[in-house]
Amino acid sequence: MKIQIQQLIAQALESIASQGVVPVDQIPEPVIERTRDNRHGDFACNIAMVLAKIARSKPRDLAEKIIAALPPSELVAKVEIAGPGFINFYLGESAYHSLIPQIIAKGHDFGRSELGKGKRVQVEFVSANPTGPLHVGHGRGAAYGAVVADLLQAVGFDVHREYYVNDAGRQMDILATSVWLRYLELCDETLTFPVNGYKGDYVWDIAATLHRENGEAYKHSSEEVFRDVPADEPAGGDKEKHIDGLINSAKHLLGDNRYRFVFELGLNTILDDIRDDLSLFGVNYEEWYSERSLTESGAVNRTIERLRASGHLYENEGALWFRSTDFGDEKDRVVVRDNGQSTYFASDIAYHMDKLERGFERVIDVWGADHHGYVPRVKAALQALGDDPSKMDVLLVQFAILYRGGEKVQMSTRSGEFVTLRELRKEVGADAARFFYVMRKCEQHMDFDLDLAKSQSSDNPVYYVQYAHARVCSVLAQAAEKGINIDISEGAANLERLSEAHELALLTSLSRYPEVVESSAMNEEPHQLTQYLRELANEFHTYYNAHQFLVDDDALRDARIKLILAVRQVLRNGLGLVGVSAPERM
RNA sequence: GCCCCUGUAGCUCAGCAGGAUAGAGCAUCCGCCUCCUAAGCGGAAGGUCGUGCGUUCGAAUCGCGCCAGGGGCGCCA
Repeated sequence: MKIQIQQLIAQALESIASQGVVPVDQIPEPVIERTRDNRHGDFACNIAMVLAKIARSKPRDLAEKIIAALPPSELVAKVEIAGPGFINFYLGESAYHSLIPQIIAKGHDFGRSELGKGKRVQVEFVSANPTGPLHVGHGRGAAYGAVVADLLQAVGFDVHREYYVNDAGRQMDILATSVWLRYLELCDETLTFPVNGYKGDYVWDIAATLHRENGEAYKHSSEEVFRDVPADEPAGGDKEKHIDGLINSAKHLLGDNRYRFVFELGLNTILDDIRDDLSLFGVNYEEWYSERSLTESGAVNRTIERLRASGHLYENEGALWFRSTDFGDEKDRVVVRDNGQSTYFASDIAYHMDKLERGFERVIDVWGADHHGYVPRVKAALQALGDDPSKMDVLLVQFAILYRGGEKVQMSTRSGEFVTLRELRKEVGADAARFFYVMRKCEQHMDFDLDLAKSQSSDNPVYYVQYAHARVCSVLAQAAEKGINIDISEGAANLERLSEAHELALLTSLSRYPEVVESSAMNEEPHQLTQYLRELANEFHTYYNAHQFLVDDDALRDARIKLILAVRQVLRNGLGLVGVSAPERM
């Protein structure tokens, strides 16, 4: 609808430009807005005010000329000049009535568009290290990334969802070593667990599997394991050196094959758990991209060579540095450590280079806000490699703080005391969790009220919207019981009977849906959609309370049923995009 | 110290490529089920948009300073 109005204005502008009222080359794209107040009509355009200076005439005079030049349209019932020079459009009721058969005919596709023209977009999100189960912090990134991806797909982008699996590096070695130490404890070895090891119960579980299936095949005495290992922090040593020593012990005592086995067991167990967890959360990927594969395929080395060849690397104190300050970073960064190991950053550059090499026109990374410092250096690297860093967008998601009974839920990753995503799903359900996570702008610090998410009342926005859907279904079931035939093939027949203020308000909201989807997608702001769904549900509930649908007047009843069918369709489509179910009964 | 995010009603938040009287939900108060699910609806009350300048016809929205809260600044991942 908005587009049609925009076209009318554009034509009018062309026409007055050809009359020489304004210079042809200075006509901006006309901006059409929904009016905030329906006394100002349905749409408003401020073009006359914008152009007044250029045309050297008063906004209201200019507006008059534009209106005179407007081509006739069936949509528009009335056009007025208001205030300082707004051009207000009033649509005819028939414009809204004709929307209903459109929505019903398009069904699931109503609101979808081809705006993205099939452009390939990659969305990488969550990508948590597989060193433990996902926690509620990852949940927000998961929900947000998933909805952004779905929205982009809905407006016609070719979307590729990806999880970057950090299956290499020191953290994974720490996990493998933690598992092994727990295993040794299960073999009745006595030892002091390292401060820096992973202490969660899931580590015990993996160790138990190792023990159950392999007996004592991986056993070594703790004395042997801890021999020559530098002291841990509580013993006056350095916790980093201590854990590195233990990793070396593990590699040395177990040998390549057995160490690899423990390592893989840990990795696979956790990764399977993460996959399962996300899938139950309605989050699915086209690809799980292995970091290790970047090293194994030589991509990391290739990247480093390319950087070296283009003169962006230098050596200092035994390490290899990338001169990221040349591209606006605040300091240079190490890509290869003095021990010869490439850094996580080196893999990251290789990964992002690979993304662009795979031909994505746009690459979106959803990161936790704590990673914001990495943005300049990754972009710097892409630039150094001759790629276009503007193809990469990083969406930073702020943390969520859980509240239960009005109290902050304390969490600490270090001690292993965090609320997992799985626990959250169990407590409030996947629907509520998904909806709550995307209800707020991603850069907004979020207070997640567990009690509210659980409450089965209209206070809970998820139930509120779902209930509207269920209510429509209930009315339709009621109609079926009474043997009322709903013939949706009749197009706009009887729809002229919809003239109540509540009905027109609902129709206006329905007409906004495609605009909301487009705006949510293009701005990566799912909260616009949840906000809209709440408004639509509210208008439906109001209508429901004010009018009876299953009335004796056949034509009126038919029109009303068609209207609520359209409402149901839009609620269903919108909830679908958020990843929330649309129950038929509650 | 530097960088990022945030500051709008008692609480949680919308609104921010400048535009017409700043919105919603919760909480508070007053009403509405012999009628399609009251998991619902209506009404009232509630705000110098953190603060000071500036840009302009017009600023919650843009710029700069200041104040307050959160996060980040490793040869960690």
